[in-house]
Amino acid sequence: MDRPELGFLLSRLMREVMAREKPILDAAGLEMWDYAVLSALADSDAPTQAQLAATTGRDKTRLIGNLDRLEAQGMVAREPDPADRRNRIVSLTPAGSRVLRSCRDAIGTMETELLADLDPADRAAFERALTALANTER
Amino acid sequence: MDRPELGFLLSRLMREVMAREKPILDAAGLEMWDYAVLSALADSDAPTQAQLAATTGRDKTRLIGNLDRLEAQGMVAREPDPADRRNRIVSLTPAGSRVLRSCRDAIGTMETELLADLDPADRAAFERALTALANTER
DNA sequence: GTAGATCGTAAGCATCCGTAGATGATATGT
DNA sequence: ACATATCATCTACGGATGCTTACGATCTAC
Repeated sequence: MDRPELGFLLSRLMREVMAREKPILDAAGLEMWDYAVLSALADSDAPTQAQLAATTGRDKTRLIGNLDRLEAQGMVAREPDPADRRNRIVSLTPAGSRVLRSCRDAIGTMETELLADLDPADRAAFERALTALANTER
Repeated sequence: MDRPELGFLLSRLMREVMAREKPILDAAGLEMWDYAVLSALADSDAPTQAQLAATTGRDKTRLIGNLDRLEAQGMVAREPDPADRRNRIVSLTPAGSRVLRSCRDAIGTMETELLADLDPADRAAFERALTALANTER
């Protein structure tokens, strides 16, 4: 076999990463998408739901359910945009920030553990290359 | 932001890779799963359907439909195992091998194109690390 | 102020997924 | 011989996905 295919390798690694993330998120009462939404919320400021959907890649009609539950859990607040009252500005509550930080910490240590067996130079190159590739737009 | 999350980076790259693979597979009349099945078939010898399902990660009841279509396209043959006639041995036909090879070639050049912007050393380290990580079993 | 566009929401639809049960052919253990 | 198990197949289910349409509230253009 010449070169193992990127797609297969990625999907296998992806499955492994998600399998390791799942118990962490379960413990926090979050689903994958909830976590993605919280994370996107922490990195951008005062997005509308349409913007949130765009940055997370989540369908905007699907996003609603996630926000409903996150709001019910007190992790997120929806307020009408005073500048344009059609928009709802979604923001992290202190509780939401706390949960997000704890998940990020746990996932961070999980990831360093996963990458621990790599040669240090390879590990750095891997992260560098992956970051560059993930931002590749056709 | 400390370190971008592995899961997010992987999913973004995954989406890009799949988007670039799709037109290639469309042109060959294959779906993603068809390609995965053909590929697994080429790398292992004389598998039963149950084994095929296990190696590809495809649900065995879902696999049936893929095999039906691949068989109708003349890319795959199902024959009863003479040693245990409950089993069906799935094999690539010459036509199947031909289609697979052409897809693999096209996907190979697509991938080198995708990786072309990386520093050569980083690219090699990336492939090495990804291959190692993809074989990580918990 | 009226027409048209935008935003969040709800509801419907087609597709995919894995699971479970039943079936017929076959193999194995006693 | 008989009971049990396995394999491929089919059917039906519940769940999740994204896409489409509709609707009320609101903004913008003219």
